[in-house]
Amino acid sequence: MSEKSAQKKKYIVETARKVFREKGYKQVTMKDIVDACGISRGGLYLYFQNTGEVFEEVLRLEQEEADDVFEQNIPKEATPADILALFLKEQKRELLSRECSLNKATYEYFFENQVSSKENLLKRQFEAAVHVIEKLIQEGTAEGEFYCEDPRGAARNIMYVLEGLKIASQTREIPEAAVDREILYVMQGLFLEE
Amino acid sequence: MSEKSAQKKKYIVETARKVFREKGYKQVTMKDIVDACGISRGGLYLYFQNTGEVFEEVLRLEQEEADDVFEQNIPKEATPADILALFLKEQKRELLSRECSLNKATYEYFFENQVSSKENLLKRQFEAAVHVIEKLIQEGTAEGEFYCEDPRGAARNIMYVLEGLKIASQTREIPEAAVDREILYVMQGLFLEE
Amino acid sequence: MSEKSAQKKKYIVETARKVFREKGYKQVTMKDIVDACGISRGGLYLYFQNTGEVFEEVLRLEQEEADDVFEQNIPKEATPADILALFLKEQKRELLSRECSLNKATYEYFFENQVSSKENLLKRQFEAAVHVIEKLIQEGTAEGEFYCEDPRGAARNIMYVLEGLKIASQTREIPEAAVDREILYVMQGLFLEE
Amino acid sequence: MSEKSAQKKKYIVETARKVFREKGYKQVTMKDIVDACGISRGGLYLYFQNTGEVFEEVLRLEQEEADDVFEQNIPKEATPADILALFLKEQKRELLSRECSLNKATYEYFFENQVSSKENLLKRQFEAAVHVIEKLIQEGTAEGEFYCEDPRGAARNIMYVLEGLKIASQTREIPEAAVDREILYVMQGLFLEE
DNA sequence: CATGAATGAGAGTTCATTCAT
DNA sequence: GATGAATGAACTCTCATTCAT
Repeated sequence: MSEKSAQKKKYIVETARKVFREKGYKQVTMKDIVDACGISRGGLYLYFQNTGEVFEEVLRLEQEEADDVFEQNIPKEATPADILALFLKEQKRELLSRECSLNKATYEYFFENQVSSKENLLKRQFEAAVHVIEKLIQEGTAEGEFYCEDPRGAARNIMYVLEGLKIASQTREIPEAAVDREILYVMQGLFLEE
Repeated sequence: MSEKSAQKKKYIVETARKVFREKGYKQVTMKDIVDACGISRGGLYLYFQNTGEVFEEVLRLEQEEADDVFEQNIPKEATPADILALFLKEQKRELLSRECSLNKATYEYFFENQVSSKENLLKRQFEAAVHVIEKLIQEGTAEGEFYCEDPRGAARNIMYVLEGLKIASQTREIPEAAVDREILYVMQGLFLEE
Repeated sequence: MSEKSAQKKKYIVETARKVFREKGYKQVTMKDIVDACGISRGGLYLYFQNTGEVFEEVLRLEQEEADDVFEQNIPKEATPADILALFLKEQKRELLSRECSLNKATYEYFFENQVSSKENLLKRQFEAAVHVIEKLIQEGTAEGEFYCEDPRGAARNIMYVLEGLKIASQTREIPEAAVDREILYVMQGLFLEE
Repeated sequence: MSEKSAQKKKYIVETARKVFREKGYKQVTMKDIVDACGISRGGLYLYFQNTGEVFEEVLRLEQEEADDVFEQNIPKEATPADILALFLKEQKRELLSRECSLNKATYEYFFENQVSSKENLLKRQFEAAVHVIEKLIQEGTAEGEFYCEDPRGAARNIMYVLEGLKIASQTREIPEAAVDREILYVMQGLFLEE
């Protein structure tokens, strides 16, 4: 029953996601997942050999959903600056939602699993985001909304700042104002740079 | 003999440091430290109750040494830009030395130990660094070496980029060139801003 | 399979009982029970979290059996004096069987676990016995077999003497004759009191 | 320095006594005693090889003091009944002072150390007390204060009741009134028995 | 005599993983 | 497929006991 199997697998992944959000990655045991899912120990092993495999699936799911959500929220008449602002706002929301984001778990997972360059999800996501932002800056510059001589450099700078904010928010208390300040700073760099 | 005790404690901390560098924080057990030190199980418990206590001591040691090293390396006739470059170079070295830096262990430790704002070492270090960089930028601007309208904002931006680079280098392979590129980007922002 | 589980739990309890009889309560470790049962360390923890939980179950089992045994042994045509004598004889047997009674373990358990008044098994057992003896004395007095002005006081006196004998037999060698003598003494108090 | 040695030994015993009162016997470790005494680990081992040896000394000390105290408190003109009442009152005080009596520790000690009949302190104390009470009852009977046909039996009965009360008070909550009731009951047996 | 650092055996506990049903 | 009892390795932590100083 491949159909039923796939559904059960999906159910496990979705349930496990909640667990990873709450407890991070390393902390989570097979038992935690089993308990959360209300299935049998052996049942879980039928689909996944260890927490790592579960988490990889969670990551995949997470990414799919994230892509969907972002694209749906872009208004049609949005300018590049609007879209960038929207993106940064979304990132801010995400990085401040400490307890219910997968950030910590994700970092923990990649600490332990030094995934080789090509397949590294984190890297791919980062580069995809850089690419999108670069395009936005280019468009914005073309339209006169932004001024920027090195769109790629600026895009990368923005992404590293976001990454810095993300890890900061996971390892120490960081006020919302601090995040706003940093976002404002990088956005201003795109306007003022007169 | 408090003298001998202190020496042994220091020996444990220094040996444990190597272990934490290699394996991170969560991975390390009391047994790992015991084995690395070549002492008895009970012997370790004489000095530390758990890996957390050992690691806190390691962090303290690390910080002391870091402060010493940096200050010693500043040439007398260095300009603010020289010093900032030196600082960034040191940071680059540190963040690229994956296997033998404490970064991963430190992040793992603070994932688990949500230290309250005031005493959070990471936060204190971050803010201290921001302060130093801000001063350098102010001096550099006064001396005409830099041009910067928001020294504090620039300093923070630099530090968040560094933090982003740090976590990036721990969770995915990051080429030296990428680090250089980011450092160059932020430095240029201080010069060109014409 | 809850059926199988229940059987295994019972097996553990019955095996552990022997261990507690031999070694008392505090002395017994989880490993002792594991070894005696021939099961795995983890296997025991599946059913009980600590020796205390095992012992509580042992006590429960013990009590059930004790109740059964006593009731079955009362002949139909027995007079109150007969029944009381039977009860005392049973108590005597119990308190003299040092090595194979749970007395020591029970005392040790209640030394450590100051169970609140209401749920205290020892107290409940004591009071139940007092009640039974009181009834017997009342019946015996009504039938002219005994003479007693304070049946409840006499019942309590008997039970405290038994308790004293019990602890005495556990902490020092006590000859059978001494027990007989005490039992005789309290029985005579019920007859002679002319 | 035999003089100094003896003093230190005594100091240890007196300090350890407090520890045993609080924690019982089995619970107490050499470390507990060392800490309470403020001496070195090795220092304790110079005088005692294990907690058992310390406790034996504590018992000896306890007994000496008990004898002294009791004899000093007997008024000159006291009748046998007065003295017996005094003795029972003292026993009552002792057995109700749960937390600060050595009873629990003593029972625990004799659970573990099955001392052979002759040297068993508990037995000797019990028999000494029986003897004293017997004498009192005899005197009291001779003087017409008591009526008792079997002074030895009565004395033993009293002592076993006391023993029963003692263990009861250690293993379950026992109200003062219950003790009074039992004491009254045995005393009345000596008077009324008309 | 006295100290207290050091040892190592052993108790408690958890968890990934297997396997008969 | 699915179950969950069972296993045993591994980890944490404590304590009696020793021994160099």
